[in-house]
Amino acid sequence: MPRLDESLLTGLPPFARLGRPEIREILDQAASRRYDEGAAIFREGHDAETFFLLLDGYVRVARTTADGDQVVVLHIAPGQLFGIAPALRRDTYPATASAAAECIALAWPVQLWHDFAARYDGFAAETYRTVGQRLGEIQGTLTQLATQAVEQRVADALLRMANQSGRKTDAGIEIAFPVTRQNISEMTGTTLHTVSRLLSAWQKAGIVRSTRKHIVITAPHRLVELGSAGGPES
DNA sequence: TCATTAAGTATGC
DNA sequence: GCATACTTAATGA
Repeated sequence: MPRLDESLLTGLPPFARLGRPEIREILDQAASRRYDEGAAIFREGHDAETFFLLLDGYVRVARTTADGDQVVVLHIAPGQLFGIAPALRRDTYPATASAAAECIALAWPVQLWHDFAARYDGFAAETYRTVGQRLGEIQGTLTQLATQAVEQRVADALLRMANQSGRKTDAGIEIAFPVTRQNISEMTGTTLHTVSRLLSAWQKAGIVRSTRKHIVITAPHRLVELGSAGGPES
């Protein structure tokens, strides 16, 4: 296996305050792993043996409800840590992670997390910060689920994905990983049929353009109007 | 307003 | 050509 380059980590928040030799130490303890689209990375409830840094691709994090429904909690973009159960003081994973697109990730044994937190300046603080941000995001979508109409929730879900993974093209902002209508329904607590109808309507209205597993938002401002910012209510 | 049922078309390995 | 993704209409809570 080729030696990993320090440039992989420089500039990323958890490692921002570290010098080259420290980053070298961290990299030398990492294993790089590849996952095909759809592959499971870890499962809810299993022993958290490893934490990860996503180098390339997108990870979908989901929880399973009592009656077996999947709920997509969030997506992880390149450069982010995930599977950081130790930061939550847990020894099992709180959710299931799978590759939304083909992924490359660095993996470390959990025991090293405490080691890193103790030895490297800013590592713990930065990871707690991202955990806090994610909790805030999850809380936001939860209250949305309870208070907002389906159309607003789907509009916001598209905007969230575009914000995190959006890559600008001439046609508009494209969501950079494959998404099915089923996936979107799992993020918004609705059915794939409703999502399909909404996307069809929005396509006719010129707001989005979608083909299978692929969505481009051609008029983001109009989606914002449909979302929590300015929906039909109030 | 939205889920469900059901029955269809399109797409890609 | 089969499984998967997606569309659409009808019905009813």
